Amino acid sequence: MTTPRDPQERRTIPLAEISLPHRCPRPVRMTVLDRSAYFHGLGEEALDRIDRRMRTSTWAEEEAIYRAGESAETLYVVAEGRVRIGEESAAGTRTVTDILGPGEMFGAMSSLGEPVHTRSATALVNSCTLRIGQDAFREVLVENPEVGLRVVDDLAARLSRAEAGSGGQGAGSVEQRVARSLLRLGEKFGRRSREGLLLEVPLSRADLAGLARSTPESVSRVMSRWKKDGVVDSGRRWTALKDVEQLEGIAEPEG
Amino acid sequence: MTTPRDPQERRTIPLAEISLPHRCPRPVRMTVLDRSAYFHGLGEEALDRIDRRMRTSTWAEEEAIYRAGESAETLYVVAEGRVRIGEESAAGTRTVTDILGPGEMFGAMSSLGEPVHTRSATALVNSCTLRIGQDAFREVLVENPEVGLRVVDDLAARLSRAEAGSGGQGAGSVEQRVARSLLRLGEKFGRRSREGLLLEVPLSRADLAGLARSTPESVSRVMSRWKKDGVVDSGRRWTALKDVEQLEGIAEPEG
DNA sequence: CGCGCACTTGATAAAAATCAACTTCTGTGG
DNA sequence: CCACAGAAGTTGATTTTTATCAAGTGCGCG
Repeated sequence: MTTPRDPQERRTIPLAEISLPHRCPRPVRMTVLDRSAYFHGLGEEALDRIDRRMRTSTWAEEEAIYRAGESAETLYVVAEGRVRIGEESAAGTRTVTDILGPGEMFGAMSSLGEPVHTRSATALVNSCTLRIGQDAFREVLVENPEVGLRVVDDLAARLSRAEAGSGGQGAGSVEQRVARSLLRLGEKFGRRSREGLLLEVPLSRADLAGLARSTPESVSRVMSRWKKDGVVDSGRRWTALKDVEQLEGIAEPEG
Repeated sequence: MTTPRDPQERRTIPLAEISLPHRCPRPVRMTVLDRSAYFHGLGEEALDRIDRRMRTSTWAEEEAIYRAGESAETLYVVAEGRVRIGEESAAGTRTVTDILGPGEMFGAMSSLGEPVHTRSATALVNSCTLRIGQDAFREVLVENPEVGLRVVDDLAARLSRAEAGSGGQGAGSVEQRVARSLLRLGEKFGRRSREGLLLEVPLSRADLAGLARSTPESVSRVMSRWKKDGVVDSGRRWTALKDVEQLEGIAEPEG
């Protein structure tokens, strides 16, 4: 029934986890900051002043970083690992807004603050984050005016994507939404390998369904069809994109 | 079939349009700026310096302010009228991101810029806008640092709403999405009247369908049911919310 | 090597889009 | 001022899509 398979093919979840207990050493933190959208290229001295304002935290797999409804006073940067942003409705159905990797920011993005988080943040794997309070963040904005402009640009770009295109989804068939979700993850976490673009994130059907605003069953059907056609390959919590171009064709309304 | 009606009842589109040709006089512009999220309460002198950097434009009903794909170099503020932000797909189906009124901002929100607009902006009625280029806007940010913080907060709040809640919709039944869209418009454009909360915006079924990510027919069915139950009343391009509480009950997943 | 969880698959039901015909409102021109 | 034409809205029948419910199956960790 499934596609014929090379018996030698690797079948494990392709994500190196960090082990706990763990502390992000300073060089790692600096690299992460320099990789982030807000603090890139500021120079060692400025980065050092920022780094000293931040605190590190480590999180175990599936541990909650914060939950929707809690007061939002802290801005986070992913240092290592993967963080899932989303909401769990009472009935266990979850919607996933995004999955973040090193250098990406989340939490209280504003300088003064939304009063509460509107979504939850959960570590998908053992992860490490940096955090900074809003007061300290405002100090950073004052010391580095260019950061303010970047924050504005970043937020404007995110807003634009959330309202329209692939991130904020909403439009199109389930097939299109799943394709867009996978392509987005591919850009972020894809690693070229013999099997295609391997997504370095332990992505369950439920998570993918949450991203695509669908159900695990519907996603499974779509994936099965694509496996048969050689567009993707996947197993238990891993996914590889074998034919990105075809996926792009599926994702676009007209293409 | 429809609800019994007082023959005397008003049946016209409840929106006073400005007449063209028209120029926003300076007092109107100042009031609008002071009402906007970014420039509120800056004081007369600062507002004056900002006002002098802005240019006014007037737009006829259904005139395009800009279209998706054009380069994005200008930030707009609605001075008078109503502006629809959305996309038209090739097949004429349109999705509507939002409908804006006086004081609300749109266009190139970033200081440096998205290269192109991702959506179109159209005047729903005869309207007047203020505009400012990105260079001039950056000057304003430098002169008024507090504006930068407000921009960040505004964008963060919008992003949060777009990703989750009512603005960015996506979740729930058509009925829920329509209810949320109407409630949102009610907050913005509602005016208490004998008929309930009258939406001061010429809202067609197609526009409402665009907001709720549905179709005119499905929206019409929902509205018919609600009319029968006395929840809303509506006619050709006008809508009144007669029972806001019940609408809120419909909008929420769990009441 | 076996146990359980994630995934798959099938059958059914519900929701909403689509297609199509018809009604009603509005403003425009005779 | 009335009639008429076109736009806007309503309603019905049908199809498509997708969620839901319910068993299986097999992958991969211990």
